[in-house]
Amino acid sequence: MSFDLLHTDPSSSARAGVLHLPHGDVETPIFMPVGTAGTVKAVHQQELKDQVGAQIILGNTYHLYLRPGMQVLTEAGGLHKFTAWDRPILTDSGGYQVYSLSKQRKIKEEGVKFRSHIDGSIHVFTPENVMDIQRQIGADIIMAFDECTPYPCDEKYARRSMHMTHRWLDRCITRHKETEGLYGYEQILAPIIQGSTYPELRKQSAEYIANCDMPINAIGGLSVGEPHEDLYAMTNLVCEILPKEKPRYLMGVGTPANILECIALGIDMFDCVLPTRNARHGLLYTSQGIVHIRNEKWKHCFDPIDSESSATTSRDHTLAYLRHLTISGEALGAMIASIQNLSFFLSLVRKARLHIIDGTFSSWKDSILPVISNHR
RNA sequence: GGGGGUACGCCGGAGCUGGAGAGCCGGGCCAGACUGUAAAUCUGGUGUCUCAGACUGAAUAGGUUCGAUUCCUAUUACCCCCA
Repeated sequence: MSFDLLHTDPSSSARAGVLHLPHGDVETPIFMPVGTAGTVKAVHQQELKDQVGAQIILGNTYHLYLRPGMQVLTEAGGLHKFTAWDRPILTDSGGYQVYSLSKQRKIKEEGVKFRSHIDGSIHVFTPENVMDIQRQIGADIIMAFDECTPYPCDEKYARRSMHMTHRWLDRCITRHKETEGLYGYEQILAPIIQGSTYPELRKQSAEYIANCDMPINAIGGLSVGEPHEDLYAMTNLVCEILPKEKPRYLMGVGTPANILECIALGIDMFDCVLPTRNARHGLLYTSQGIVHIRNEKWKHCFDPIDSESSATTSRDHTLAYLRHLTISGEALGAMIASIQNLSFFLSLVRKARLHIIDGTFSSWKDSILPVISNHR
């Protein structure tokens, strides 16, 4: 595994690079579709490659551990083989579920006890067994076990939680070093910065994570409801501390505008459920702006979903048809909409990369932001 | 042709067998939310108006009554049974 930083934008901190992973190269900046339970919801692997142009996708430790479970995944030979996805995968550690399933869990220094949302059974996740589980899943990039703190979060809690996440990180690193990939390739471990929206904590955490000298550094605990100014301020602050020669991964972000702004601040990797979830709920991101596809105004609109899309389904099908499918609750509606949104996100970062390389990133960003952020 | 039954919101169902409905449950429709996915989910609206309020409203027209969606009469529509 290695990272080549190819270009740096002269008018911002944006960068373009290539991340070399066991299952292939990833051109950065990149957006990674989220495939929590071994599927990017409503999008087939073939479409992810051919229509969307996905280079790397996510999986989730907590969800895959509960279902189908480690026995099935190891019998299958890991998540790549199980899902027949031969490009890179990154698995989240379950740290986000510490936040999103907070009603079902109890945090202790040792780890987190979860009550399964599926059958109510009890499961304990520790930094050590989360590493072991991620070894069994076999992703190219595995995440340290952390606590994603909520927003708002008082300073005292945020500080204690951050320090615990740091101690958990040390345990993750130890376990990661003691073990090795089960399927014949290396897996890299990414540590996660926390510290909520407190600059001092973010600074401390960024320094701690930078000192660990891991090949990828991640920023967590953002995009949990804080104002955009806080997201940008924290991202900017930690990017100035993190080493330039290593990829920076901003977890859980975000909207197209968030992504472009954070690319400008020096972020290389993003993931977010927004394109897929919003697609299933009828919100489309297109080159011409945002579309609420259920809205009556599209009932008789026979324009293409997105004439500039890389996806044939978006160029061949009309808004009126997609509206009909969505309102009728047809599965194909979710599929076409998800492909549209993911294609848009992937195309957005691809264009950002080209503009970073030819030195026109900032002006390009400022010119398209109003178009893609407004309603069509 | 004869007998019986039922009619209220965009649709279906429930409830009221004289005592305050713009009003119960579903669905549809309209709009909004969603950021390392307990999410093909959730929230709100859905008679009219000059909209912090007011008005009209239980198939249609009458009647009884202090008071009618509820009881009576006629008409209309639909459903069932018999010819």
